[in-house]
Amino acid sequence: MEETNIVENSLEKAQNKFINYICSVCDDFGLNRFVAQLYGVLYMSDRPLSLDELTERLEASKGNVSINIRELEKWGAARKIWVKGSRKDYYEAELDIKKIFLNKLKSSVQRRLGEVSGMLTELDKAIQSANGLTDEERKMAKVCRDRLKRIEELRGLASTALNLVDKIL
Amino acid sequence: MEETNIVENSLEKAQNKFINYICSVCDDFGLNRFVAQLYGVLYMSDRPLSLDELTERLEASKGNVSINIRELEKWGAARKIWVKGSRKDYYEAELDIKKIFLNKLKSSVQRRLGEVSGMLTELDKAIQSANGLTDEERKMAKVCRDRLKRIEELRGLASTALNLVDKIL
DNA sequence: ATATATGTTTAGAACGTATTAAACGATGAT
DNA sequence: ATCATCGTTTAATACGTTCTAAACATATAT
Repeated sequence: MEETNIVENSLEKAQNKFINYICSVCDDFGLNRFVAQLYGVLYMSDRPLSLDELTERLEASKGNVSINIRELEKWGAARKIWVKGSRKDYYEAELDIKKIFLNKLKSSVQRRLGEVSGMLTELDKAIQSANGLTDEERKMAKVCRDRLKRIEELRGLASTALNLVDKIL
Repeated sequence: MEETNIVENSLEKAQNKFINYICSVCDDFGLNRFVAQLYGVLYMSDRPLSLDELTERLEASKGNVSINIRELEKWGAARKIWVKGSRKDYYEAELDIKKIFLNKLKSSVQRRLGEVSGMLTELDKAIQSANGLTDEERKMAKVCRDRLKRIEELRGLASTALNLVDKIL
């Protein structure tokens, strides 16, 4: 009895340490702390867990778990599992962390880089529709355009780099 | 007069749009919004800007600029420039965005992955020093260990991937 | 030495996000 | 049909972060 309690505690302690770890990783990338905790618990579990179990394990409210587990699903970091004979929802972690990470990176990068070309054409329009520019203003406009162009050029680079990494891993 | 004002406005509008853009990119990665704005202004400027100029352009307090410009320096996203005949500090943006991004990614990933091995040995110690485990507990311990091991294995992958991307870009 | 120009630090206010408790809705069991 | 079980939504609150204004420190010019 005594013995097993000690072990259970140190296991849970190890898990908690890991959950903290995931939290700091997520903090590095500005992701929600509670989402990280959820993932930590799921990642360390040997079986899918229900919303109730997660609520209890993390001592959080049902609502909080409900909202944030969906966030995890959005990233493909957890999935809903049907368990025979229970009408609860169960969740399990995606264990392939690099897959999650790359997906997130890909979608963010692609989306954001896609937005640049719109800004470029808008800027061009603004420049062309204006006449009587001083030299100073003309120079400013040119600089703005060049800087945006720089970013647009990243798009190709980014997608090849990401695809390459994808293949290697 | 009229004309130039219109142009100045649309240029500034284009710049502002870009600044917003940088903000959302930074939000994606959980970085401070004001830091992003600073970078946006510097990136779009054709010359280094002083703390005063930044304060004025962004209508923010001196203190805020002071603190957050150092944050930019930390990431290697801006550098202090000495301007002949002025005792102000001037700052200019690092224009190579992929460089900034990769640096940040590298240091975060390396640091965090380095932390895992410590957790592993700690867990091993906890398991070994405990006796009289039930089968259930033994299984749990094993799962924890395997999951941590998985992450440790990412370290090699990550560094090769990052180095590769480095070379390609 | 004094005044001026500049950057930094700090304590508190303003703000936004995360979290909860409770109401709600939906589904299946009795 | 009624009740019990789950998950979701919502309105209010707690919490942490960011931002400011003012005091401070430092260096330079007069």
